[in-house]
Amino acid sequence: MVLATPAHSGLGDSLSYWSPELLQEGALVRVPLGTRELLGIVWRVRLQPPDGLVAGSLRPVLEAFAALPPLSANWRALLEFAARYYQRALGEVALAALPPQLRELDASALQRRLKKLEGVAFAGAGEGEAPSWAAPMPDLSPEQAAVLAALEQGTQPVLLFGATGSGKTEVYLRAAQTLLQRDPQAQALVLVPEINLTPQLEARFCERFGAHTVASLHSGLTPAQRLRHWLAAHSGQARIVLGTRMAIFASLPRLRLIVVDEEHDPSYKSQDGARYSARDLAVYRAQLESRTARCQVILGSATPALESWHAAEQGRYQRLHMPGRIAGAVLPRLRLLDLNQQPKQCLIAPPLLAALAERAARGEQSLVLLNRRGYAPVLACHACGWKSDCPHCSAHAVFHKIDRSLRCHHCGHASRVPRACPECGNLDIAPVGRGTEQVEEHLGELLAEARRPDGGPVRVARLDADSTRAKGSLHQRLSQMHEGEVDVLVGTQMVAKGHDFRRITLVAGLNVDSGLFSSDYRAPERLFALLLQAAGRAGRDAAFVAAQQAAVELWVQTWYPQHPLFAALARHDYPAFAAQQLRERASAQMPPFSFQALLRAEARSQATAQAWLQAAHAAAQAAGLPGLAQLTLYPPLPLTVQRVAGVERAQMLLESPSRPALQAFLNAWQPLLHALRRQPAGRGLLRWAIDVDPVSL
DNA sequence: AGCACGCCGACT
DNA sequence: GTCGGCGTGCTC
Repeated sequence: MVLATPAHSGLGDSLSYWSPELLQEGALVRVPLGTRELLGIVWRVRLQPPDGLVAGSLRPVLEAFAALPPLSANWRALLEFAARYYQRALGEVALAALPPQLRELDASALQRRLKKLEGVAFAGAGEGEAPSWAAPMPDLSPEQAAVLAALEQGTQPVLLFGATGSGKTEVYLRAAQTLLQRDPQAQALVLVPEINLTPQLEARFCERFGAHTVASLHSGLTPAQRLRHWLAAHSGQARIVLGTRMAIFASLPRLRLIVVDEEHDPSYKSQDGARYSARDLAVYRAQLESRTARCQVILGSATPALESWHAAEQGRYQRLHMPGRIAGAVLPRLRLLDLNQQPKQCLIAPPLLAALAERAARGEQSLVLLNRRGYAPVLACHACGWKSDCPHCSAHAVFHKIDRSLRCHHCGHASRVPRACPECGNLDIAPVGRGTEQVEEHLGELLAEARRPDGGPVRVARLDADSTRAKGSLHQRLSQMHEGEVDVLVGTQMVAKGHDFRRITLVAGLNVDSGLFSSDYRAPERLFALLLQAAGRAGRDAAFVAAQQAAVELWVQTWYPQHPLFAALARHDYPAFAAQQLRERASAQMPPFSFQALLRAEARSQATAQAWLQAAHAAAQAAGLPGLAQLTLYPPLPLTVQRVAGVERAQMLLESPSRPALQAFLNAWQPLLHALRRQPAGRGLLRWAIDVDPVSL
């Protein structure tokens, strides 16, 4: 029996119970544990109690959820793999994969839910209309048709390398459609990186397949919805399941297709609890399912993760290419703005400003990208050097002018902006640096003289986590954009993702240089992906562009216009960029040419955290753990933001050219780490965790 | 992790 | 005399 017992509880991965009747493996049950009653999953049925336990001493299973079909062997194998690979307790991972409400219901309450569910549509506000295979479908481009034909043949994971606007979504829809028509019970799973992207995808799938066929799984659902959609997937009623990374663990008894859209997106890597990669698990899951029946996995991106690209180069993935945008839509031309040639301290260089005004005057829209929320990243006193630091974190509190607050983006701590410098009383405290609020404000002022075609003033709006906090406000912003009520949209990377604007002809990236020289070796990859994805928002409507005779452009402000990243970006040449990055990674023996894991520690003091990591290292060496010979353990280091909410954080990087060696080592290390916590070295340690295949160091 | 038991300080 | 602080220990 597998229960939600944390690894450090001193209990093994599974506990044994006694049942008078024969249970099915994968069945859900309620069992006693101590004084509590917990939801459990029957993992193995035995006729004899395991070693060390006596039949008479076992506590009984309280009840079985007989109305629910058991979780499949493939599902259980997936969770076993995920728990082992990401170094977490099986019970924790498996139970976290179930809808939380299931834990609160008893068998009869669940049965009532199941009754209610029959014949109900789950996605959106669908009417439960008949399957609409006959719904009008767009014609396929030759590229799309070729990809779909290739998909029929392949047995490997497919990397669908398609330019933004090349019509990848239509490929997913057709692939799902072919599958669903051929096999009346088959199910497809479609993953998207962000919850914001689910509604529009859901709309497209519902339109094609009918709402009663489509279920979604993400953290934005209410507990009741989440249970309903999960049950729909588990029972096979839902043929298509859409969701964020958590949906990779959905129970899908007839899973035959998995799509991971924007597969390069770091959101697929979980950053809390079990730090799994939904993309990597998708590949594993498809392989697992294929043991019983063909299950295809498609990873789609215009800028694949270097790991995926490398796998395709090696022939482990089949690469399918869709280079062209559909219906003649054009790719934007790169315009580099050399900040060395521009007035000092300018937020938006004059030529860019002029270009924005020009577009607005012609009734075209622009997108301005700046990856910093708030008005300014920090307030500073010019007299004494005081800075608006967060009292609980080793980070600046960000100045938000709208409500005159200082807010820490790490711990959420907020305070009023002081009237004068708290250190020296000087009244001259000023914002340093710039955020989206400031860009929005300045653009409003700078474009005050500019006019739209109807003679009205140019309208600037902002789209970031702050402006979309209220429910429905994101949707509102997006529809304002669609209606043409906004001429210039300023925002964080949120604006770059997926939204299908029709009238954008200019995209500008303001503050991109940090991505060129970051200590994080993945920064260039992320920057390239972000800029290309943002550029993809422009020129999507060929007819509009032609009618306007518009020049579709991506402007980038930089101090380093000679940087090779821009040369590849100018040609929209991801393969060249990837090749160059992979050469660097290979020569430095970095992923994907090596495999990494992090041991993270949190404590009240940095010294305690680091001492524990050091002790963990020493314990591994003393025990002579397997794989150690093929491993490099780097010295403990504080995290970039070393203190968050009063907690000091440190980490130790592990690297190996061999994934099996790294895995063998981690598996042997984990019990040592649990034990170490009880010892003097573990005193004062708040938490620790292993992050396998970390995406940010 | 929960949730008990358990043994010492300020309240009715 | 009780309520409740969180230290230690157990859960098939």
